[in-house]
Amino acid sequence: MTLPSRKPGGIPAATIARLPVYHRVLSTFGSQGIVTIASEELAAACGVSSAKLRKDLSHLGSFGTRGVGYNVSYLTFHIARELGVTKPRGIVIVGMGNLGRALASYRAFGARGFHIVGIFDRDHEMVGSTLLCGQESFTVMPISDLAAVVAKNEASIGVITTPAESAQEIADLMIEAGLVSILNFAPVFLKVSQEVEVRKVDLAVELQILAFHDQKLDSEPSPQELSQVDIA
Amino acid sequence: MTLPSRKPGGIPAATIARLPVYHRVLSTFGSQGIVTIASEELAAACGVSSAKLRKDLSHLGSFGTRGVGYNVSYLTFHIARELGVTKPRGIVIVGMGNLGRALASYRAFGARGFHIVGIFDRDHEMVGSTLLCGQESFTVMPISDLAAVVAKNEASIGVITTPAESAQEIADLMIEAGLVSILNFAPVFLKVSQEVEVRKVDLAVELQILAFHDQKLDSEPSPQELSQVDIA
DNA sequence: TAGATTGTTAATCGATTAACAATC
DNA sequence: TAGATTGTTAATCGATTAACAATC
Repeated sequence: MTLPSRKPGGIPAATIARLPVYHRVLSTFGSQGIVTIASEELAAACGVSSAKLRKDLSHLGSFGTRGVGYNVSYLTFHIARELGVTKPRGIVIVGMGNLGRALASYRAFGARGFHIVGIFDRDHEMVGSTLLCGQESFTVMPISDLAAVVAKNEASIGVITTPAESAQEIADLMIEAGLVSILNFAPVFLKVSQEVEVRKVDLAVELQILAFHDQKLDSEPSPQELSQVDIA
Repeated sequence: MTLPSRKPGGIPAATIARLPVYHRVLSTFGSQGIVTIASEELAAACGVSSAKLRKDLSHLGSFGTRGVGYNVSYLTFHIARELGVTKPRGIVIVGMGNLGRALASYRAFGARGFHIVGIFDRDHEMVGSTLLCGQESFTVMPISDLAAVVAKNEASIGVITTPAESAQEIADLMIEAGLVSILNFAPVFLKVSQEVEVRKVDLAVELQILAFHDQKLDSEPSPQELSQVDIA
């Protein structure tokens, strides 16, 4: 009881959020034929400090070699393993407005081990129309088909691109259908049970945070010396 | 010198990131005719604790009334003022792939005090084509026009929706054109000078974080009791 | 006055950082 | 061995939380 035992799944949330970035950059290095990389160089490519990178990786295990660095493919594999991206995940998208259609057509979505298994809309006029998504094409389905499609394809993740008013209702239906991970683009806070993980992406919020930055600069004394010197 | 003087622009970054959410929710309440609101209720609608909300607001000043709550329009105004969203901001979008076209057409972008002043693409075949964006329509311009358009319209924010390979180059051009706020959807870390604020939105990263959550549940003991009980 | 709710305090928690011993 | 780089430690920093005095 007094032992300071290491918690089993105790990887900090901040670390988890950075692992996909490390994974992607490592993949790129790997495809360039780079075999070994030092934390300093990898960290620079990821936009973090080397101390932070090493600290993050230390939570997964000890995969580097002192004096040498990390084996790129070995580290890539272990991060992928930790993230669970070894197994492909099915996703459904609800809300076929501009954003929903773009995400359905977005190559980057499918490029990293995710595949769309269904697209949905509440609008009866939209249902039945076909969307070309790269090589595949999808037919917009009615929301009433959601549960069946999720079950049949063992979908993992629900993406909500509806207007704010419908988002909660759709989230409830997704959870009822068995989804426990939701990516929400609607500008509302979704009330869900504890087991469900919701990540919210609010594009207008991102712009407003940048507007705050703009404003601060407007009232600054010398807006003269802006040049490509330091690295943020 | 020994006085613990309050720093002038010392609002924590975590608070800034939440202010747009408070602002939006308050706007909604305002348009519903609600005059006064308590921190408990506002916090619930925003998905934060009331303690956090009050702490955040305390950094802006003292705009509530003890025993009563906050006046909705008064608070909305002061948050807008702090965020700098009172003045409309011009934005440019570079990269007219699926995502870029969607953002250009996305109503929510224009709805909160932002207006698009130009859309650009490197591809000569794309340049000159017209995009219907709600009521307005835009013609895709060549990158060589970027600086002129930014200057003429006093644009504030650059949005990068190019492939990863071109993103750094476009960022450099944006900064050269005078932009100091960039919203980057390309999956690369942009190297920029200190004065420039870059926010990165990586849709694949968001999905991968959710995949991590899925995986944890897969290996859980009882995937039985998932119901709409608690609030995350 | 009694009830309600803010604004602030102090404690806790988690994340970041710098430095360095371990070790290839 | 000498040089390089990891993994870990301990200090610092910032953010969250709970509690409550202030005050409407």
